[in-house]
Amino acid sequence: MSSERRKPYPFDQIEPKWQAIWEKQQVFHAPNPGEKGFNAAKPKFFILDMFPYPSGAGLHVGHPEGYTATDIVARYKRTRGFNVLHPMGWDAFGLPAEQYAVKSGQHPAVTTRENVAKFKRQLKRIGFSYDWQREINTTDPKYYKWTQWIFLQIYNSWFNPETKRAEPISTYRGTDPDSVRLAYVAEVPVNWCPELGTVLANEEVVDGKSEVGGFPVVRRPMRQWILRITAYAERLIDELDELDWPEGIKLLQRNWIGRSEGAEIDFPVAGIDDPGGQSGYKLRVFTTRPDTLYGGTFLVLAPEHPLVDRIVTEEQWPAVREYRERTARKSELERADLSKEKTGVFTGAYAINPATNQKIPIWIADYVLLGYGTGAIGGVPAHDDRDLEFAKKFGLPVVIVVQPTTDVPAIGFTGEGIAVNSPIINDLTSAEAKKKITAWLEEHGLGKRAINYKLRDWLFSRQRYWGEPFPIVWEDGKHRALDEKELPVVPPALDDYKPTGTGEPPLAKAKEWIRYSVNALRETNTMPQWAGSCWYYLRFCDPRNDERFVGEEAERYWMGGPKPGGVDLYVGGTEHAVLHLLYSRFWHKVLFDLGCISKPEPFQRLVNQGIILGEDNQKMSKSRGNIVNPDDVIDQHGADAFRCYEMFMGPLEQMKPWSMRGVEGVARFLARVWRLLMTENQAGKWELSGRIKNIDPTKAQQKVLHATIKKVTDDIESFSFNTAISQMMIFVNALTNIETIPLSAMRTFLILLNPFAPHIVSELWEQLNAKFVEVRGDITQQTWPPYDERLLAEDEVEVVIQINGKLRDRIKMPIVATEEELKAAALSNQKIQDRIAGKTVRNVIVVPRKLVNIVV
RNA sequence: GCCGAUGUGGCGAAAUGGUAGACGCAACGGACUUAAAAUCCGUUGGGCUGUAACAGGCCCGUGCCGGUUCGAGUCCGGCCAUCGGCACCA
Repeated sequence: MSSERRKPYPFDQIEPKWQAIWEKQQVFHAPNPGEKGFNAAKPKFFILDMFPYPSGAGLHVGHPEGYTATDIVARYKRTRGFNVLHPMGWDAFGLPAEQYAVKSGQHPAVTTRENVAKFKRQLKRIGFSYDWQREINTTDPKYYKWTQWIFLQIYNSWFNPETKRAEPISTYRGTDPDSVRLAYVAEVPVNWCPELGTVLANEEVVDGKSEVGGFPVVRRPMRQWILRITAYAERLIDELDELDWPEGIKLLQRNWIGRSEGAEIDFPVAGIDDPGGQSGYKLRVFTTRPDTLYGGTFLVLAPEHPLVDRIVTEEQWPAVREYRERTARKSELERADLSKEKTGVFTGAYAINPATNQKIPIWIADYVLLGYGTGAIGGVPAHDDRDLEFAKKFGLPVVIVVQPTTDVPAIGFTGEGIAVNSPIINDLTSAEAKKKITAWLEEHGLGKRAINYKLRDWLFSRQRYWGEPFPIVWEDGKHRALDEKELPVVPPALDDYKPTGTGEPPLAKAKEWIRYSVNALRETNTMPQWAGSCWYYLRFCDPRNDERFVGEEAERYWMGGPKPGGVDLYVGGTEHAVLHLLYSRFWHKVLFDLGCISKPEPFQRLVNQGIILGEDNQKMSKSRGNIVNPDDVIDQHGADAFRCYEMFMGPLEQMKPWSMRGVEGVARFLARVWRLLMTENQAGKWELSGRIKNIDPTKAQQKVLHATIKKVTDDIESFSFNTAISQMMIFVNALTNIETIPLSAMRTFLILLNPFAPHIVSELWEQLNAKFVEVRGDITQQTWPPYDERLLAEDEVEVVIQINGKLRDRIKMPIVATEEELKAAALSNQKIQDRIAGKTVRNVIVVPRKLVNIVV
């Protein structure tokens, strides 16, 4: 025996052995319709993991948590007779590889290749049943050719508000198609990070600093590509309803999109030189509370509002200009700082409240945002916290128009109540008042019902090297799409990946590459990392197709089914709850509208895994030094123990700490399974135990076996993998130390365990096959066992006797005992008699097979 | 501030409104062993009581307070704590 600690079972030999067999025989390859080996009689099941960004650090134990869960489901579904699509790939564009290139001069493609190889080796070691023939990489020109192609579809479409669908731009009848394209260019204030030399999306900025690196971020206007996701706001909210996602995630998306119903109301601006007359200008405000219109005592415009220039008086101009400049210098963060006092400046102009016909002052203030609603609000200080604060600070009048129905002060009351001081709607509830006043406004041409969304259009360009180039060229200051025949647009090789520092992307350094023709220059921005992950699940259906982004038949098959979403199961972390899932849904809907794909939604069922903490209960991080590497765990305990522990820790969705001791416990369980079937001979070699015999299981063994089949089946269906493993432990404990082990029970058990611990099961199954010839192929060819309810039932059950709900005794009763019999048995029980002596039995509750509760 | 999730032994956790703590870890005791490791068997929420000892008995206990119910970890109302998201969105 070597000095190294002896392995409880030879996982270090059997795991590589079976992984090699699976690979050689391509056991987990799922053929497409029309391909060799495709079985059209089977239903499909598409199980998707969120594919990783292959970082240099390799996997940590958080990655394989969801991957293990999906692998269990994939292996289970195959035994249930499904064609299972279970692919893996790499989301490999992104900033870390580029920053590494800046430091080392090594091309990002090289680093990416190395990192992918590392990730892949690590994943393979865990024994996941991916169809590696479908592996994809977002940085592969054969892949991003189609990312660029999809961008072209988006660019060449517009959202028709009549049909509420994307349509080819050729169907647009207006004069300026560029103004309605789903991909458009605009000069917008962006988050410019001087340190990274790039613009960042809002979501990449945390507390005024870059998410990557933590560098300061400032606002600066730049020309950017933007995708018109807001056109889909309504559908992105409404079509969540039919998806099987956690309600919390749906809510997160709904809140992010932020739908508000209300009204737009026009306030005529009074004449500037003649305040009694009309200037001809109208100010449109958006409000969710049109019922408070009578309480509107002032208007506030966003400082950047275009009408400010027209209406401001000579006298107020210097103050207004000064305020606007001050606002412009503020970062998004400073502007949004809630703790600061309200600021603002009077424009000198007045508007007419269309309900009261009173003249009210027009102010500008930075708490009103240009990007939301109309960029102007009606100040109703009595019933809006912000307006009240503003009115108090600047001494503006406060008029109560909603009476609370409970005993709270009316000033500052923002809830629903009864309308007062509002002639048209007095005494109505807020809901009724909203309807009536909106109808009245519409009737008089003063306003209309309106819906607004918080969602902003998607800033889609990045000043980076390591991303998809846009298939766009510029000529005479105008953009133009390349023909799809010119795809892929491959980025040029560069010696120097450094940001230019001017905001111009690194691609601008490739002087030859950017010169597309004599008159045309290439777009030098690249797409954000989200682009590749927006549609990768579609490519998995048909990853080698050179004619189309996904073959029509393959798409219809794998994305098919009766529900709106095509992927049957999608597992990943909550960190993508909003952005990735929203962006994907948006692209998917565009492609659906254009008739490119068959389903309106990408992901039918979504499950989030919880994060795994270090042994110290802290988030895993390099600085804390508490990162657990799967390789180390597998070296010590094997891949099967690793997989089982990942699932045994607790509910999948929950956050939970890692424990090496816990891994040992699960490893012991697998070793017990091993020794149930195997014994070590004199020479120290493992061989099949003589205890395994082809005999009928006892009644007790039948019972625990069928209880295990039932529990494991139900638990896999409900994603309760931890309790499935518990039940299998109970089964093994029940069979430990018995003299003969029935072969049939063992075979059934191995099929149950296989999705969780496929290597050890494959080996044991092979050992059984070698001795007992009656069977039927490899473990991967078996079908899932059914269970028999009748075998679960006992003749006798323990029945609890309670007095006033408190446990007092337990008795054995035949399972068939009637309520009357149970009642009689309980009341005649000696302990119970002693306790209820001298008391009146007022009621007896009997739950057959469970309990009797005597109320005295 | 608003929205959401979570709160159960020393620890990870189980419990269709019906025996709280399954299963696992740790700890302790025992068997095997020259010994240790491994393995196997057993004990293990807290308090009180009880016996020579074993047994037995009683009370308390699922973040806190209240409610519904014959019966609440589970349902309802109100708090507290932790985590996550949003945050002047009119």
